[in-house]
Amino acid sequence: MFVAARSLEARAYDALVAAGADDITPTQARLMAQIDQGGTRVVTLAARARTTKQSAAFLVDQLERAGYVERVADPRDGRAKLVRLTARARALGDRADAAVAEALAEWEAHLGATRMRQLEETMSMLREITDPWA
Amino acid sequence: MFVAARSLEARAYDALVAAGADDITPTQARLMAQIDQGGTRVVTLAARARTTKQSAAFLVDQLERAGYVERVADPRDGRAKLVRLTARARALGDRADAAVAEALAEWEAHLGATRMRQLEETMSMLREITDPWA
DNA sequence: GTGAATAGACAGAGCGTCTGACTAATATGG
DNA sequence: CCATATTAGTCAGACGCTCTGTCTATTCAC
Repeated sequence: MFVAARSLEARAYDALVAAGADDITPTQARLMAQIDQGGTRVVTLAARARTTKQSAAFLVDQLERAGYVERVADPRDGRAKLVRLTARARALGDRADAAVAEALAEWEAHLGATRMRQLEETMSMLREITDPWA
Repeated sequence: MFVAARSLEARAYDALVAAGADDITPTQARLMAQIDQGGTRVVTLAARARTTKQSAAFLVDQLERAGYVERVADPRDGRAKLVRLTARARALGDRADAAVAEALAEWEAHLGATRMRQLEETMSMLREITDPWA
């Protein structure tokens, strides 16, 4: 399970590097994947990544400097800023999603459609008892 | 899948901390899990953990200082040393295994015996195409 | 036996994470 | 309405982990 999960993550990351984002680290990519359409606060990113706001802010600093995210003031809270993906980063996200879809297609070819569907169901069930913030 | 794998790892690590090994980091524990009965060379540990020998040696240094492993000369190769678990570390390994078994029992209670068996089979199949060093 | 490969150690650097303390803005209770 | 508590974010310092590069000692192969 570790092997398979890690393999999937590697496929996504390799797609980013292949797309020219060789100045991005796996940790930064993982954080970017947590940013939703419209922007997300640093503290929310930290919670989703199960880390401290300091760590998240540090990574956001780097991503901002590299041009993958931007900080804009939150109109509904004067203290907060929203971290938003730039157009360049959104294009990268599409690349990563495509790489994951490709890998999953290979899984299905190896496992068969029935077993693949069971796998998705089972993982969904497991999430009910293993997701620490569900 | 990430969530479930991470949950399993956390259960094992929490068991170590609960057993009093609060001076051990997750990274160190992960490396220790790669040491077989009779001892393993640093370069082998590095290969299994997919890292450099320098990183592995660094972690072994710390584990040795904390009394979890010891280095003994390899009788079959004068250049090499074998990293071996101490009795204390082996006892910890048993605790971790028990914690994982307990978690898997919970999974089976949630999924049912049939689906749990299928999960094990599927993960075994996935390893065939995702394990980078099989 | 000479050269290539291997096991390990040392030095230096960078990344990522943490704790703790701080400012500014918002929410709450009297 | 104001005092207090809470929350968003930043700054400073430290540690943990990993990497590249270089070195010595030993073994293997021809």
